[in-house]
Amino acid sequence: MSEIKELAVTSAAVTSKPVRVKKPPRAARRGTGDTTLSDVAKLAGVSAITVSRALKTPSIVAPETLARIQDAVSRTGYVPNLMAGGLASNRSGLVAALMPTIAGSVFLETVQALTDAFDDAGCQLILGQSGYTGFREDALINAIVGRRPDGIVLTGIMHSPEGRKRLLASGIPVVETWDLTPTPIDMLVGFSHEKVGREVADFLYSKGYRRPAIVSADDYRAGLRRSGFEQRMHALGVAPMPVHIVAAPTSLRDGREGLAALLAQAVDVDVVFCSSDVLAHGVVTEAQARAIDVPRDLAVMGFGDLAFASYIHPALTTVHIDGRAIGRQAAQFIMDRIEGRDVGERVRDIGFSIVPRLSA
Amino acid sequence: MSEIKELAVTSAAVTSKPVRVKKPPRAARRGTGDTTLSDVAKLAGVSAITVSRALKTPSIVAPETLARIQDAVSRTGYVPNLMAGGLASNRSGLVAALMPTIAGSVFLETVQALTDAFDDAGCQLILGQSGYTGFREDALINAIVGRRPDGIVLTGIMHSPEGRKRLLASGIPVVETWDLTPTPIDMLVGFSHEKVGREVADFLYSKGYRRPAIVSADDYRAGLRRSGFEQRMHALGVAPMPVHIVAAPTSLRDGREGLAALLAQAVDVDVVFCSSDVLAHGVVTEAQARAIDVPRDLAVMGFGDLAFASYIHPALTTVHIDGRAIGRQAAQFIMDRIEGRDVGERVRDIGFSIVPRLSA
DNA sequence: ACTGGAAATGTTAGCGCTACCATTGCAACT
DNA sequence: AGTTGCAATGGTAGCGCTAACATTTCCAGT
Repeated sequence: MSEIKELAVTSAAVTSKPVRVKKPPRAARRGTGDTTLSDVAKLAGVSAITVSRALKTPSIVAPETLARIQDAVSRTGYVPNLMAGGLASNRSGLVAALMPTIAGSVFLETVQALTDAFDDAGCQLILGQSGYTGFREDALINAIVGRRPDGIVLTGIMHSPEGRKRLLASGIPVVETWDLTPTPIDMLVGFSHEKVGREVADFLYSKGYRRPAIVSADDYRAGLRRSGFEQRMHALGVAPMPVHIVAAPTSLRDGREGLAALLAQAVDVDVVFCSSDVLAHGVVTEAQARAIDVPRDLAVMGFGDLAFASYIHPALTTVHIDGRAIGRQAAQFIMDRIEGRDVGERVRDIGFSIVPRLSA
Repeated sequence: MSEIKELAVTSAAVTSKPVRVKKPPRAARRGTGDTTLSDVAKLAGVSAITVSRALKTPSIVAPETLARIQDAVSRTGYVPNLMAGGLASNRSGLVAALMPTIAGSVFLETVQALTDAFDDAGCQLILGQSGYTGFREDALINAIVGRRPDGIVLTGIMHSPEGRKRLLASGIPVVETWDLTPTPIDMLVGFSHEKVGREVADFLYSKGYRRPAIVSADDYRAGLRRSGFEQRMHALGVAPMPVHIVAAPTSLRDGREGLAALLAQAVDVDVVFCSSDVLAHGVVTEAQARAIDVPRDLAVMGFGDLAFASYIHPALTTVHIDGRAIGRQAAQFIMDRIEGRDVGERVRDIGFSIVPRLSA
């Protein structure tokens, strides 16, 4: 197509560039057309590496040189190509966050904290949603590992043995969050869901509730909370309780339908433990619509302590999880690893607290 | 970290590495230690480019060769380095989504739709949050452009002239969403916020409401809706209305406080138009806590039609925006551009619809 | 004057991949 | 036989950057 190599010769002649003739000069592969580091270098009259240093570690460049380079940068509108930089330095500046879903989730605060922390460190977050079924997970992991991120944060993800192996093999720092497993892949920030279940049982029992029911999502961690709750209640001598399971992610609607279903069974219930605040909100709403007084006729307990929990009517009694702290700690773990610092204890139990408000 | 991983590679390398001695052999720069394309190529007995083709365009590789390569890939656990690929092909496979904040936002559905659409196309989403003040925006844009994404989706972002210029100069396809501006940077999917305001005014007026009030976030688009609403109400002969402004992003709490503030002014109000469903939910909640019947004593109108809107009590009358459709169209725009297809009309008005339910 | 060394800058050689062309072999045509 | 066309594969040269050394300059210390 471009056999017009005369043009090249002409332009070369004009500029008197010593043309190295070794072979038929094949059409040069044209780049993006963007300004590059060496364009800036030429303009500033320095070498490429000096520009690189001026941008990464300005302190080691002479002030006068620095000024010339900065001028050249702003005149050309140069924006460094981070892919090239990442390839050369083996540091992508990318951190991946994988979660089941972003929509209406308790993980949002964690993601927010991650973004903030990494932004300050000049890293970008890349987002992956695996869905609750986890069947896209392996493909996702491959796509993520392919980017060679400097760290991976798994939030609320059940991983297949295959995925686990791949992550391990990649050598990338991994932080699992929102759970406490005995065998973390690498690092972990979370809390015990079973313990949450047990403590909620104790709390509600101590408040005099004896006829609990459960409305819960079908996800793994919710199941852990539920079984902790059931076991403790059983140990306390409470009869087996009705359970209504809904598909994750949960919605207000699920909560309403959950209570409706429970009531349709005509069971005698004095408190409902929900696997999320959203679900609890739904239960409260349905109760309200049926003129069932909360908490007098029916108490409701949530999980998550999302922003709205204390502002619905009546204010929701729930379990507080510090999602931002999880995010911050996860970011800290990864930053420490990147900088080669010792991370200390690789498993952090971030704990939780029961927040008594008005609904139970 | 795990330098012992190279055992496998080493055994292969032992065979016969012809050391090219030309100059004082400076210490070779060691790579990541990961398996590379040429490791796989060597194992499969083909050239690197053939492996590349086997992975990208398997149809042009002989079935038998393909099988050998796939075997080598799975034996080595090879995961292509997408940074290197991106650099070489000038296609990063990354798409950036910038938004004010991810937390509890109406944009979540849009982001979800984007992720889904791009996942199918083998692109990852990289997330940037500019905050509502927009003062980190320029730094963010630089960080994003530096990744050379194949596309940028701006959702609900007010951009500075400087940012606009940078985006334009980058040559990257840009889709602005959730608004309709007369001068888009490139492509646009949105709707008219002023028109929303006007139509809501007509709707409420036609239902007989004559004493409206507003609880609104201080963000730009909410302001547009509000002024459309006020102007139309004014044109209909309604007296100037009380307005309560809260900081974005809005919360249930803001809604409650908003109504409280309005009532504290002892003004006579028959309907409150809120700039978000969350705010509206707060207003409804506060009304409930004060035993003000909605809609009999006070009607409430939201915006967004989030998932919970039809399930709160009473069901919220609101303005429906198809966030997923916005995301899908934005993705389509970008994919079309990437593939070099004609995108047709670069501005799409996705419209909106008023959803009458029980609260107004 | 000479050495040592810190500060500033430069040179070279990749990072791991793909674009671009070239080459080979073989069936299908003139 | 000569040519064409196509399918399959390979060689080379970058993409834009930085790591690892190398070099130069200049000034303090002896």
